[in-house]
Amino acid sequence: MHLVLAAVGDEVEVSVLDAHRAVQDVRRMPRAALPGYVAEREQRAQPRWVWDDTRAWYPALLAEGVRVERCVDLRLCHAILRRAAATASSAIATAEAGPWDEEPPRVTAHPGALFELETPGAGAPRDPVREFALQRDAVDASPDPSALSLLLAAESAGALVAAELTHAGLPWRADVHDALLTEALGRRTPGGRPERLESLLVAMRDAFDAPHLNPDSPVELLRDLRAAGLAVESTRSSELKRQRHPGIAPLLEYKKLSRLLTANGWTWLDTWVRDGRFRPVYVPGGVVTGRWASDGGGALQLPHEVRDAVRPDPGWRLVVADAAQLEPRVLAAMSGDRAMADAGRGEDMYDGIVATGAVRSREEAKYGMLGAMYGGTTGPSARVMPNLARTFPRAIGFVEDAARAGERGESVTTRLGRTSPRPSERWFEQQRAASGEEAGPALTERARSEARSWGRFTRNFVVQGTAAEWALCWMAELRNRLWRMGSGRLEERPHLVFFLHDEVVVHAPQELAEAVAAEVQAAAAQAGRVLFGEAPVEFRVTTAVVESYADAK
DNA sequence: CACGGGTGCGCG
DNA sequence: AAAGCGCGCACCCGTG
Repeated sequence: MHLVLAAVGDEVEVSVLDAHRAVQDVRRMPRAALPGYVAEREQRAQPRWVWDDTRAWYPALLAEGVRVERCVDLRLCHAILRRAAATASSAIATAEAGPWDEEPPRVTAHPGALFELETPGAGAPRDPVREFALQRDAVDASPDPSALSLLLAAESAGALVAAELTHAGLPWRADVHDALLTEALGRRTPGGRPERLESLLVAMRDAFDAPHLNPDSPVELLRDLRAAGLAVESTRSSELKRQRHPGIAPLLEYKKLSRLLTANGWTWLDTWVRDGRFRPVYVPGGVVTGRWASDGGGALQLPHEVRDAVRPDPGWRLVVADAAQLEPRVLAAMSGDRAMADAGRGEDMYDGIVATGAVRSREEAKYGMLGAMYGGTTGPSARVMPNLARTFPRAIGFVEDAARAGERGESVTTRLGRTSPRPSERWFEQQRAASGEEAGPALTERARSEARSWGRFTRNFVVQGTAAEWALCWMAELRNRLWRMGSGRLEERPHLVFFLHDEVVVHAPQELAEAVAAEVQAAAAQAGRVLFGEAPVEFRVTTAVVESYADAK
């Protein structure tokens, strides 16, 4: 059962579709009546709600305590189908760009605001019933409709999860955060640097004999470091670390603390934490590969340093779960590399790779695999590649093929069919120019370099994108399992509060925490089966029940 | 004074 | 200790 929602003036129009996607019934109601209607329909059965944009509909429902099981986010699905190789000849993909291709308005964080994205009069009208039909036509005509259907369902479930994460918020102890900042940075001084930063500044000015040295200005800092006799090309910490000078230690310490202050200091705390919750805005589909991005608050870059401020409510616990070596396992599964799947049989896949004899140490295995998936060409990681290729020919061959396709300017696709963008027109022109008769060596080399660069992107795309699909399936499965573990509103049951590519945090009543950990495991196994069938790859997940996020792993 | 590119660093 | 991929954000700094 599909129920399509459309905003019509102050009212909501609900189109009820039958099994053949024909409109069976249309009804209108005031917006205020929608939560009650949705709750009532959810109670009877779980229809699939079809709407233009989850961000425009779901926060208001959640604010009324209404949770939905399934939806179709037409905006996100449209973006996938428009680019997917499998639907390249569909009406969706071949049409001129239309209202469904418009850049979505930026969501500034006012979580809970009702219909915050409604901008009457902006853009051409969208007809969700028609768009949904076009999308289904595109999927039905594709070579593997079940894969694309799964992708669209997973993407849409992700949109629900993202809204629920913002709604629930990450439990955040401002007092713990404040204490941690004061401990690291010293007391705040009105209008000046915190005490500890100030004393580090004095120390490095003294050591470099540069009384006006300004570490906040890369240009000035570089000039003054050189004047002090240091042969540095930049002010990057990694480069400074290699220098031996008494001023380096305070400078590195200053940079570290300055980063903490500017990125996650008191200003961040005042801006992003309200009523004991950090409510970041997640952006499903925000990354080309299908990973999520975030908008405001830097949720996906939350430093380990401040995670101690993440504490469960009294009587509750955090269940922190991390998919171990997700990307190499995904590569093993999608390439059908039996030897690599076997290496992943144990707790730690890198140890398993060492056991094959292909590499000598866990570190070599780790960096070798990273190099294989990112396209590393130098250093120790590249040195172990021949051995990895011999031991895991299918896995390494798989990413090599993806790289070669990218170098030719072709698209590649993930397991479920998300397709990489093509290089720019400029890129193709450069390649054509370099293959011409009179192309000079400089031009040829630049074109080769650009080709290799795009090849590294497509090489990584297939793995990163498929890992993102696994994570979506994992969360989609998990959110339903968590819902069934309790009763009442979303935030009164075990619920997701954080997501970080291959890691989730669940906030759960203490007595349910261990059961939640088991559901997290079961959901991971289910995600593997959904994506790869009975492929012999185990997706290991580590779980920890903790009272501080900092205590996980 | 606003804006956009570059730098640097946090995360996976 | 490895150097490849994908991001967001704060800040500086040159330009208009």
